[in-house]
Amino acid sequence: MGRWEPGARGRLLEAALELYEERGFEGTTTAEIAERAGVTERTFFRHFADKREVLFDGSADLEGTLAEAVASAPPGTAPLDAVGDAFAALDAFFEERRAFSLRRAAVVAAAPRLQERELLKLASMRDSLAAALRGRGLAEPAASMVAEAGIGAFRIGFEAWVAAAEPRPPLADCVRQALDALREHGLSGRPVRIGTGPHG
Amino acid sequence: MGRWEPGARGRLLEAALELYEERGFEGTTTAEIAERAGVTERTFFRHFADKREVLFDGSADLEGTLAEAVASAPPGTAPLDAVGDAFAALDAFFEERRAFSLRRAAVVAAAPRLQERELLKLASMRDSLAAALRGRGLAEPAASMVAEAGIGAFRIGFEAWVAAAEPRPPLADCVRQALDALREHGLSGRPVRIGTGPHG
DNA sequence: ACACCCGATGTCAGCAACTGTCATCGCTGG
DNA sequence: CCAGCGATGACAGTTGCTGACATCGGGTGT
Repeated sequence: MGRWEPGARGRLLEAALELYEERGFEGTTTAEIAERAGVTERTFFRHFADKREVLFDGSADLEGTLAEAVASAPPGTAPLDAVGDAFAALDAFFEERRAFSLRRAAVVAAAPRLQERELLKLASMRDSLAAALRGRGLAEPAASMVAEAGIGAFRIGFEAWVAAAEPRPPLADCVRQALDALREHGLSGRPVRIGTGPHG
Repeated sequence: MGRWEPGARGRLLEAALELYEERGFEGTTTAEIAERAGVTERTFFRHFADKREVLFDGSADLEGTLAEAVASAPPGTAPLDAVGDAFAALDAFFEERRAFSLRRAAVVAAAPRLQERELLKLASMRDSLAAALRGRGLAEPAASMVAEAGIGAFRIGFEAWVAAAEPRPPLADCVRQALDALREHGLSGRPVRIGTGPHG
């Protein structure tokens, strides 16, 4: 690839983000993105599966990092604690891309179709989180259920992080606050039933 | 509207469901759906916002029913219990549409784009559930967090319900099993911290 | 130096999901 | 009988996205 001109992929990403900010996601066409990046529309689709995918590049990394962090928690750690601690491992991820993450969050918040794609990303994270928990010996449906709660806390915590004024607290703290809220308010009430119990 | 011929909307819905079953969601075009229903493609889009929306007709009802059930729980009920009990109110909903619900679930399970739309429906239910919990006096982020857990349990429970052999247990039982799993496995570990606590 | 290969890109044709616009049809109330 | 109105038909146009094939430029082996 010769000398280092930014590379089509990077230029496409920056062009798309700028245009989504300027005209909104629905207001920009893939042709415009390609033009600003100095390539053809066809090349856009060679690098990104669709118009939304531009903003979901690092999500596989994010997912992998989370799963590894859960898998490597000290044995014996309670599931929800393992999940809560794992989010500390994601601080670095968002700290490195702080500026991008915030621009991206604003664009996604303004476009329903991007929010929908974000839900898919969260569902994917939830699935690999559940798999990591099963790897720790947690059975179903507990693994899936703890994963749901964990990803839910991540979503709520991330929103709080984005909305927070500078200096922003660590993302992991925002997430932990959501998890603590569940512990404080969610669980009181009826005693836990062991086993399935009779239905009807 | 004259005498009772099934009505374009109903014919479109049945035509779409049949075709999605026969050829898969991606394998059928809106033109084919319209043709089978005996109307033009344009009419399809007058009744449904897009190709996926056909299968998400009753979701507003579902959401409303859930929110009402939570709102009308006896005062003093623990949040997660109020949510668990509310799902009993949805039994009637799925019992009335049992056949449709199962056909629909199979089609959705086979089509990624429909699963994505399903996530949007769940997110919408989650938001109105959180609103109902705030209406009961629960503060943020607890309301959102309990709503996440509740909808997560609904998703897991619904999948179990669909996968179950006849005679199917009540849906509410499947959901409750997921909630109980969270209570049993999720919460042990560190004591609950009150307030944000120091970070670092 | 030369032929070769290969990955990235350009070019072009085409399908399918939608959308805007206007004409039409059938019923319903006055 | 007509005026109005809601539902539909007809049709053209935009946009996202795909397949197929040509091209280009740089690195490789001989």
